[in-house]
Amino acid sequence: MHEVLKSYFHNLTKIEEEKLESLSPYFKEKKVKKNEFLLKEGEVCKFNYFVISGCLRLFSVNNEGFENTRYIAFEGKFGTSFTSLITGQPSIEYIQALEKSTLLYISKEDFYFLVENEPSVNKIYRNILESAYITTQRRIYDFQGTDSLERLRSLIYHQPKILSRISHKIIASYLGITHYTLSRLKAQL
Amino acid sequence: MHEVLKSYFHNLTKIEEEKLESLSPYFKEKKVKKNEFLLKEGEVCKFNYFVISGCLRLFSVNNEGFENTRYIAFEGKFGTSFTSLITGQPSIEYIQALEKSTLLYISKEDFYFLVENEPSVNKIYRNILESAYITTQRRIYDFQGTDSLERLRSLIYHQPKILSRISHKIIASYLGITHYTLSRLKAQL
DNA sequence: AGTAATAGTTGCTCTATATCAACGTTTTGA
DNA sequence: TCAAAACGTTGATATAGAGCAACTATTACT
Repeated sequence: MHEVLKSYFHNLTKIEEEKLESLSPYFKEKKVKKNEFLLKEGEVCKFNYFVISGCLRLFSVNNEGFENTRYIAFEGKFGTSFTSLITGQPSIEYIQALEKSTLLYISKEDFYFLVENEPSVNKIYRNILESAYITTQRRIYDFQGTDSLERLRSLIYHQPKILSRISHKIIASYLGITHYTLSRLKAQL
Repeated sequence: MHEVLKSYFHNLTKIEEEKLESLSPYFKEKKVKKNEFLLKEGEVCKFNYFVISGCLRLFSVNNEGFENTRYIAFEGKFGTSFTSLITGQPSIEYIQALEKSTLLYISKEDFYFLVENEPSVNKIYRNILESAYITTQRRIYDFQGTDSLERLRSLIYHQPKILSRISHKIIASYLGITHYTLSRLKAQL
């Protein structure tokens, strides 16, 4: 099993090397180019991706053709459209590599089979969902209660990596503001 | 076991009556008055609540003293500050009954013991987290990409109950707008 | 390496929503 | 049951951020 995924497991659950190796065949490797899409709006999501290197972005396009970024998965994180994966409905969001990336992917069927039958994977899925819960709770309060400058500060505090790696256009779409406004806010930091 | 909780289990997982009855002692009943608090900011959350009748609201107060409502749990739903429950950190949010309510509550320790050791409770927790994921994904896209009127329409579409039961002040705090604006938007519906 | 495309900046103007004030309506609790 | 408090409405005004245009800087493609 790939080292990055191995240490992900070890950080979250007690698991023996043998067991880990038995899970390995479920994950296949895929290399993608910068800007390549892994899922488009309207398609049903069939895979869960784990980022070995590079990063994935989850975003949707609203009625006015405006992109909204919901989540960015850096190396060592799972990233997929869980809403489509869980419900089996067509996705309202896109998955796109923002950099040349190396990924592992596991099919939806295999993943949920392991969630049901492998305590370690159950634990990991639980952790993914719990982490998402905590992050999005803060994100909702940020949208409700604070202005753009505070949201930008909060982003820099919680994910310092984002600003240096991701284009301002995409950061703006994550914060829910235009890139014009982001450009002006940076001057006030 | 209380009928409302029983049917909650039956809807989400296969479970025998005997097993259900063995889980029953973990849940205790509590009656609360309208506006009563079950958790305040700064306290560590120690219980998971299930609403038999009435409803609970989860909200926080920002720097300017403004209330922001994140979630409202009606009858037949679990509601608690999972962020505090999971992390063990003091809560940034309050839990308050919006109506005279009857609740079941289970301690954090018992709940996570059952999550680990009772497949049916594991399944239920997974469903709670997955549902929260799906709801908050939509909520984030709503905040990023759509104006207040559309957010109000989206709320009415997805939770028609809310408008008739909950004060406009609180609905405004859920939508991230002032009650003045909500009052004006209603005229445009 | 050189040119086209994309990303970022900044001034000007516009708009949605906040804020404040004043007032009518409903709810609540002694 | 009735007064006080909380809730809801509406006009006038203020403001954060959007939208547009024109420009510069950076990136990427053959």
